Amino acid sequence: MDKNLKRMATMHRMQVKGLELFYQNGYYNTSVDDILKSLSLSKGAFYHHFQSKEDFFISIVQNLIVQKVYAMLIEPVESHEDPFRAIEASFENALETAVHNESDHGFVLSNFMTEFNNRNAEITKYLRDIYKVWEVNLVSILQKGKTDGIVARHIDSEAVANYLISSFIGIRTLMVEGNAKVLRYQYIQQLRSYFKSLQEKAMIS
Amino acid sequence: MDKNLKRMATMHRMQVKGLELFYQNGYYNTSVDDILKSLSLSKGAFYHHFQSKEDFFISIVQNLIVQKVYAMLIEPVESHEDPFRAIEASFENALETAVHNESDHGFVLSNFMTEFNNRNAEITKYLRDIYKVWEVNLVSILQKGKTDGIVARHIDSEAVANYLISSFIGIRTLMVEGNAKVLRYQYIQQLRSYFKSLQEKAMIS
DNA sequence: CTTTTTACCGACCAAGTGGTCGGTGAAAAT
DNA sequence: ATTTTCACCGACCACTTGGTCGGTAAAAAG
Repeated sequence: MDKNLKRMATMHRMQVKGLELFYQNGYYNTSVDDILKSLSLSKGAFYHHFQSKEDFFISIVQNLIVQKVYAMLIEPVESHEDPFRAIEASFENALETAVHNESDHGFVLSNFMTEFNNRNAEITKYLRDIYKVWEVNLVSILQKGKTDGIVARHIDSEAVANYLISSFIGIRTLMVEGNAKVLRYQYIQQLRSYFKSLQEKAMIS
Repeated sequence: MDKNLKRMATMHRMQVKGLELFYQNGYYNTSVDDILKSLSLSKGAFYHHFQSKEDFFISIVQNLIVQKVYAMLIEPVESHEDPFRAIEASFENALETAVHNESDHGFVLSNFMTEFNNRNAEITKYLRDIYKVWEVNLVSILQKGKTDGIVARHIDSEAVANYLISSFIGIRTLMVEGNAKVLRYQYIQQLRSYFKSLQEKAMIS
């Protein structure tokens, strides 16, 4: 069974490096050879493990990106009491990695979504599915917030979820042009202001 | 002078088609030949008018994108009285074109920014400059709103401007995966809610 | 010990890529 | 009427792309 272990290890190395380079340079602008060269592996190794570049990318989405999105954007939000604080904390945390120029995976998602839109329907489908999970998770925690009397009952949870995701993707895009630290600070500040408009007002009626 | 006219006409045709294809397929994923084929022009024509693919793209940015951003996102906002309504109207309008699957140019900007980030510093610079104009314009209309007693004095106009741009870019990215009409409606709804939290409260003190 | 399996190698291929360059013909300048 | 200019042509070039395929060596199975 030693062979199977080696197989897995090599595949994993390829996937990790692949994600790194795809994220940095884009999918279409990163060649299979680029990845192979930086790992000192050969074409033969690549096509022995993966059917095609596309198949390879899909395996990255399903093995790496899904996991990270869950770990950073889904699970931390579920556990919390106050939905506003929970969301704020997870966004702040995700943007912290952005400041250090790492690839937070909410942004990875939006990057690839943009790149594959109108170009590769199958990959787009996989990416959309992950998004959907994020969105559904936000909706359900907002709904819970309503029953707990924290979130105003009249708000449209789906609309809020989409607005939150939008602003996150957007600020992340802006951050690539530099100034990430300031943008993150300003963003969280405005996020709080927005949340205020969604709060159940304990005083009224 | 007939010749000069012809020159301009051909260059313009190339630029318009170039923007269309670059927007659809991405810059790196669109070949010069693709553009030429769909215009029934030759390589010779292209390199007679433009020094390189990069030079060509920069001419598109400066001739087409700048103009559209001004026309859609800058000028309409300046003329208005109430900054909130002004911004809302311009965003709503820009998103309307998105619903019809056309390329609103705020989004074009963010698309290209993402694609060229870390790949082409010069083009990134040109794109960033246009962004900056949009941002500065939003800031100045917000500041004016403060003196007019519409916008709350304590808000950080720059932070608000960036938050607005973020959410716009983000919703625009989400719209590509379909459902554009619903997303637009939800977005405007949440934008209003956010604006409420920025309003000067005439009642208090 | 022999055979089979399999992870990995690297030369090779067809189909592009951005870019060059010597032309051509019609309009403009002389 | 002649020359010059110039918009446009298309064969060509070096290079890169994703992908193939016959091979090798070492581990696993027999």
